[in-house]
Amino acid sequence: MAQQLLLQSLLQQTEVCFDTETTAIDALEAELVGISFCWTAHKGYYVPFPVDKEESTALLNTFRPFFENEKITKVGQNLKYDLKVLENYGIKVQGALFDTMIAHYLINPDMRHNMDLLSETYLGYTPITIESLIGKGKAQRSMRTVALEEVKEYAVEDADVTWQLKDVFKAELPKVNAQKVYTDLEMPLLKVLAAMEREGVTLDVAYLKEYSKTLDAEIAQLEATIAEQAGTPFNLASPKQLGDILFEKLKIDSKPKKTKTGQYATSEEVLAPFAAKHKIVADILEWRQVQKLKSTYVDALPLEVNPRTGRVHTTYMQTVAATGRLSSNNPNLQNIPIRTERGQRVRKAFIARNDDYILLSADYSQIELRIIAALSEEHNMIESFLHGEDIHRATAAKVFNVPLEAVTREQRSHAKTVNFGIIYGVSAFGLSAQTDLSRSQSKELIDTYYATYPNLRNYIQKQIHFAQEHGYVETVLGRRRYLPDIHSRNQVVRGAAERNAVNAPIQGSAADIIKIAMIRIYDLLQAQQLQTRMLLQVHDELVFDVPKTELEIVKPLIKEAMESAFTLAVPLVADLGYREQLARCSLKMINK
DNA sequence: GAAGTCACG
DNA sequence: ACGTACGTGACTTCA
Repeated sequence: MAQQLLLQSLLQQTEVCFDTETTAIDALEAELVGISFCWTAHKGYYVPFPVDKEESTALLNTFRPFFENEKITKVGQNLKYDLKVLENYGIKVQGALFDTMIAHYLINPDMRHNMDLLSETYLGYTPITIESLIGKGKAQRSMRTVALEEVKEYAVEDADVTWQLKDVFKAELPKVNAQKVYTDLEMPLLKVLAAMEREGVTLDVAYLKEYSKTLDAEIAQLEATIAEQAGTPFNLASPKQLGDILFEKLKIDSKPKKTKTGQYATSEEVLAPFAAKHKIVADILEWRQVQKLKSTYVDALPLEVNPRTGRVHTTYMQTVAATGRLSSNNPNLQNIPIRTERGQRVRKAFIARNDDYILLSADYSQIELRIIAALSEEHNMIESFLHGEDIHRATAAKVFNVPLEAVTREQRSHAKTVNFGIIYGVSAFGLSAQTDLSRSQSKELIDTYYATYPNLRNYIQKQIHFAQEHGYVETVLGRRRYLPDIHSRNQVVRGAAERNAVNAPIQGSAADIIKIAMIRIYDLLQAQQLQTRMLLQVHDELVFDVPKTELEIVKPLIKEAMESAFTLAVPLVADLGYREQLARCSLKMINK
């Protein structure tokens, strides 16, 4: 009956902090051990949950009126986790959210946001650590094994600390102009991400197992020929051993580059120039590529398939990237190979949920260049976008002063490199490292580039001055990144801050825009009760699982939502694509 | 746990 | 003369 009294109190609040204690870090696997509540500083309640799932569900159901109450703001630290856990029990949290972790991310994105640190920094209080309850590393126990008295203290303290942090950050958010980004962007996005993570994506495990064998054979072949050329077998995966072979034994370079710890540098960037002359180097680079694909994707991804759902569930981190981007981990589904032939084979392992569905990918075309063109008001570049021109070709035509049709592959490639360089904060050194151009040629190219796009140079200077004056730069939605190093006397440190002053608003604005699109698309799919599901976000791309019968409804819906997410002086363009999935039986037949 | 390397946008 | 592209996460070696 105690929980009835607690529920009555909860329902009288407009704002309540809660925190779930569970048996696992993975929310989809986690079972409830308890929930703590707090709505007044220094005071809270703890509800322990039984081991039995049915009993737990019944107990949680008594709190359903609270969790599903639209009028009560739910406060928490990393709420996406708690929302996912509660959904394991059929509870869909409703109402506004206040996540202290995300609030602090907006207040200072470059800092860390774990609760213990926030508590020490903003409340001057060191909370009980989770390690003191369940230990750490291999010896870590389940929260279930901890005595009620101990869990209660720990759990209620966490809710209390979060509640107090909420008061601090609530006052701070408007001061850093983050109220809108917080309320209208990050909090709604949190629910979208929780849904995407729960959905997961189907992986063709049999196909990957088969491909693993192919790669094994390729690796064995390469290892044999490399050992022969080196005159001795060695551990190719050891940069130390590899450096000794290449630079001491074979002496392929008279002045080998060293890493900052004094080892021989053997990265692709360093070795590539020797690949044409020394077959062993080409073989090593190929071995590296195959080994990477096999160990990081082909062999690792099948282990990530959740046995319950049969799908791969990533976790999106909303508070990691200093620019406002998401990141993805466990597993990272934002760096699935694509650039090489072998990489494309890996990507083909991601498939629709069944034969009635299709994977639809929608990506923003050149969103970062469009943003810098619009923000800098660089009319020459804006015009090219308005005319729907290939921007790298258009840049090449202007920079090399030739008609659009006469642009060579090489000219376009160089223009493309400079266009990207501009976004990153280009230097002649950096450009020459990325191209076959010398440093002086690079400098000349950059000078001509700025002459072609004069407002771009002005904009870069303007951003640096803004950072110097205000100590931060901001995106189109006012998301800030603080750059204290902009005043550094160390020119290397200062240079990095200056490049951030240019890059952060570009990368961050693109992140803002795709987040708007995600929220709108999620809402539209829900409002129209469509079966299409958003699965993945890869910075400028969204991937959907679409019933074939919904394709013609969903394609224009997604395209329109992405292109109208934000209005700039240049049009936003989203390109949609999908490939027909070979039925698995026919695939086998083709292989025979 | 740091360093080196490399997958992606 | 110096050291430089922006943002991530995962795997392997090695101390």
